[in-house]
Amino acid sequence: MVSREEQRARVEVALAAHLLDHGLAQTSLRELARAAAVSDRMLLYYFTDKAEVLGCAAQRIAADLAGHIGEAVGEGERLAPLALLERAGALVTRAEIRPYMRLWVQMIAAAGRGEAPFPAIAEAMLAGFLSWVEAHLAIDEAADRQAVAAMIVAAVDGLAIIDIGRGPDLAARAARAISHLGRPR
Amino acid sequence: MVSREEQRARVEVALAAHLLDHGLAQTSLRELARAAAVSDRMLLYYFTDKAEVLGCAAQRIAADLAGHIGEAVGEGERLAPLALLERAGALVTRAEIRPYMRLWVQMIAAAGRGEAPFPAIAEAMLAGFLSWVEAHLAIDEAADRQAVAAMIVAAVDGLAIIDIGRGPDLAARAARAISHLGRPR
DNA sequence: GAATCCATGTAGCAGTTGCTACATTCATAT
DNA sequence: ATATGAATGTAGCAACTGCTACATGGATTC
Repeated sequence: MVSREEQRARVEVALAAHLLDHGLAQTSLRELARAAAVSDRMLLYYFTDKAEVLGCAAQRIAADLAGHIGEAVGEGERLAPLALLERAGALVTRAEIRPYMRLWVQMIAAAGRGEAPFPAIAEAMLAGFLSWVEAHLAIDEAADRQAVAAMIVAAVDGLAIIDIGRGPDLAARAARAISHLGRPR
Repeated sequence: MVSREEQRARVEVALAAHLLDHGLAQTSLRELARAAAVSDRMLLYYFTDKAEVLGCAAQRIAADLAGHIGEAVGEGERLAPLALLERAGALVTRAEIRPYMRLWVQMIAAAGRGEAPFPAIAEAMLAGFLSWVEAHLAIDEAADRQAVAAMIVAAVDGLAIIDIGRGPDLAARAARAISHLGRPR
């Protein structure tokens, strides 16, 4: 026998991997249980209900993603908007990050449909993205900084939409085209 | 009695309105039928299956959206990347367009999950967006133009994600911050 | 007026869903 | 050794899903 806490942790890891692989497509309790190699009965013993199952897995995923993103820009370093956007765009189109972004779009959509527990998760993750960008943005006026940060987050999130709809190649080329944005003509 | 074709058309209109209002959240046949004020039995008489129901409604929605977008930039007019992005951003954050963009994110996510009929619909809609932007982009080299167009589409689509996660205010402010992007410092 | 066919209603089936009641095993504490 | 409680298994319920079989209305055609 293994303690409930240990199992919870192991299951969370397995579910996080499964979600990154398959998205939110196959997320019935029975399918999640199979992915975690436990019975569906046990899933609801480790967690109180399906929302908590998904919530914990999503939280772990968010932490992993935050870890990856944290390495991207040196601490305390601040960049001009387009430079930061370029950096972020290059980051999220990397092969290791792409699955996170694909999943992120599905989570936001689920949040838009009011599907528990995603509204809360999406809000927290988006807040994390926004504050990370704000912290690396060389803009003095706070209101401007927030708005520009939101635009930068929007742009890199949009790359995930291109990725889903047209594949990683165009998304990567679009990310590299960020430097063209500023050029007149 | 009313002809099947007439009913189909009427139902499509009602369903389009329902989808714009409620997103892809309540889309069981019974709920769609109620929204269209017919019996679920009849829905499957007018259309062959659920995928066709949603497909036809989505197609109508796409056409409406294309109509709205068409008015945004004068025919033949071509703009620099940031200028076009600014125009597009202002457009998609307008109150009448916002529901379309919210729904669009949900459709792309459904496509990412392989949920029929959305992969095909999403691909077609995205292709439409991309070619519209390309057609108004003042860039000579075709490869560059395509990549920059993808980046612009990504940016405005991302605004819909901000809208879903944080509400229309921040999304609108982000859109207005596009002009800040180019400024150094 | 009989035949035919399109439009609509009723009822329900088989599969999947989240979740639960109940039984059982196993480890530890006394 | 026995009691207690935690961990796991079995079976199944009630709701909802997409879809269908079957019956009936009502108009049109001959």
